[in-house]
Amino acid sequence: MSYAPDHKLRVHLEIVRAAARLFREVGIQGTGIDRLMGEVGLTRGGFYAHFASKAALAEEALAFIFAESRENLFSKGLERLSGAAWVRAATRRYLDPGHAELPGEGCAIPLLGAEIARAEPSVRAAFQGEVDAVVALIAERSGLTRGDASTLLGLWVGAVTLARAGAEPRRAREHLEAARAHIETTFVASGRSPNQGTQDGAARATRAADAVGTG
Amino acid sequence: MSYAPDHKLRVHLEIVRAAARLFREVGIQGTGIDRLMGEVGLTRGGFYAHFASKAALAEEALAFIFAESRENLFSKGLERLSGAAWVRAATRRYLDPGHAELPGEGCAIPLLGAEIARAEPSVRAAFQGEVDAVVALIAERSGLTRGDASTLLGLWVGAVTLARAGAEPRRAREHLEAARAHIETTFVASGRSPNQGTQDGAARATRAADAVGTG
DNA sequence: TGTACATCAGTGAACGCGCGTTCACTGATGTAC
DNA sequence: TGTACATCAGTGAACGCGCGTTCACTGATGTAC
Repeated sequence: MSYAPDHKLRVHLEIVRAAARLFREVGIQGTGIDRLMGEVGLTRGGFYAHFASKAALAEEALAFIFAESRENLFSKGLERLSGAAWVRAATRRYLDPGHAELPGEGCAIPLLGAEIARAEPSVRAAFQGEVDAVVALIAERSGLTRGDASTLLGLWVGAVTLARAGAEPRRAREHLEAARAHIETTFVASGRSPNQGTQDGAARATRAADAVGTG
Repeated sequence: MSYAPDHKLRVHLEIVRAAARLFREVGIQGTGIDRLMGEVGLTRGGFYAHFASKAALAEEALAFIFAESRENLFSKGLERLSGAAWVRAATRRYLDPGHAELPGEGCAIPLLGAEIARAEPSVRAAFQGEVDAVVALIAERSGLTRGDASTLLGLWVGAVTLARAGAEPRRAREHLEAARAHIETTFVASGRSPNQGTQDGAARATRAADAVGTG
């Protein structure tokens, strides 16, 4: 079997994509190489032609998932928003019930954070780097301080974690709606930034965004 | 071997206690019956004289962990606080760096939430019940609405999840401190409750607590 | 007081299974001659 | 144009291991007689 020049690359990406979904659905520990390779129509032995180990795959899959999340949060209709208008739109997207209900496509932090905190150092380092990058991007786009950006991300992560705690969709929506309302009140609608009372970039940005309709 | 009348009960509790620690340290999936029983000085076979299955143990261990958390949040020096004074004190305790650094003794929600969301229905139901109970207790003690209580718990959970994302203690403290500052500003110090602008029980309670020193 | 027996928490070998990883091998294609 | 060979992504059996669970058994004690 000789293949098209981009064949291996395409298969490699298919494995990463399948891993990104499975890891989130059943956990990294819960995803076996056998099943993973089966999902892309191959057998277990071929895995090691693509990755040195499962941990190496985990690092690639994490990068893939975070790239997807960055797209969801900063592109796909949100690319022209900034300041509080972006905060509002990104919050609605992150706290959408569909996000909590489709773990296979969701943010890695609430789904894999705990597992990765127990994983080997290389995986943890990759994860920390991605989280730091997301906080920095949120701060940049929203005009919030790094601290407030971290709080905002934490609010998202915590609300989705609580929403997934049970089987009752109504309870889930209550958690998500409560966080959304809180963020609208403290990060979006108030005349000042919630923290310190001296950082009002977000609020200013909000008013500007509301005025022009895009941020 | 015939034993003291409370012997089996004591061993049972020892197993639950060890499981509560191990589950949080290495995950439920990551905790083997063999190792667990070894930690209490017994062998694997004896496990099934105490529990019908690992899932049954998980339910008991969850109850144990949440009981411990309720103690940490509502007793152990906080029993006489209520309203915003309690919010401030409980927040400082939950967001203490030591909490993030000692997973074996921490809150179950950030550590086991994702794993339990993938577990069997009986375990998920037990978890949801515990989370609902915590939200209700927070609302009762703080004077916040159920929604704001959920938001507060979500903030705690999210901040600790982010704090555990990396290996750098300084980063961890930044996440925790940011959330703490946000909560102090929005849930504790403001003259009104953050949400809706009509629920100001917490703020009133704060001032009362500050006046008498205990809440 | 002494003996036989019931109790039952705990033992440890064994069950079938899936794990991550290794490795000798396959076989369709592109290239060399 | 036809044949021999190199390539290499993928195969699948096998490695040692740990998993959750079962079960025939142990053996120190309390009880019955």
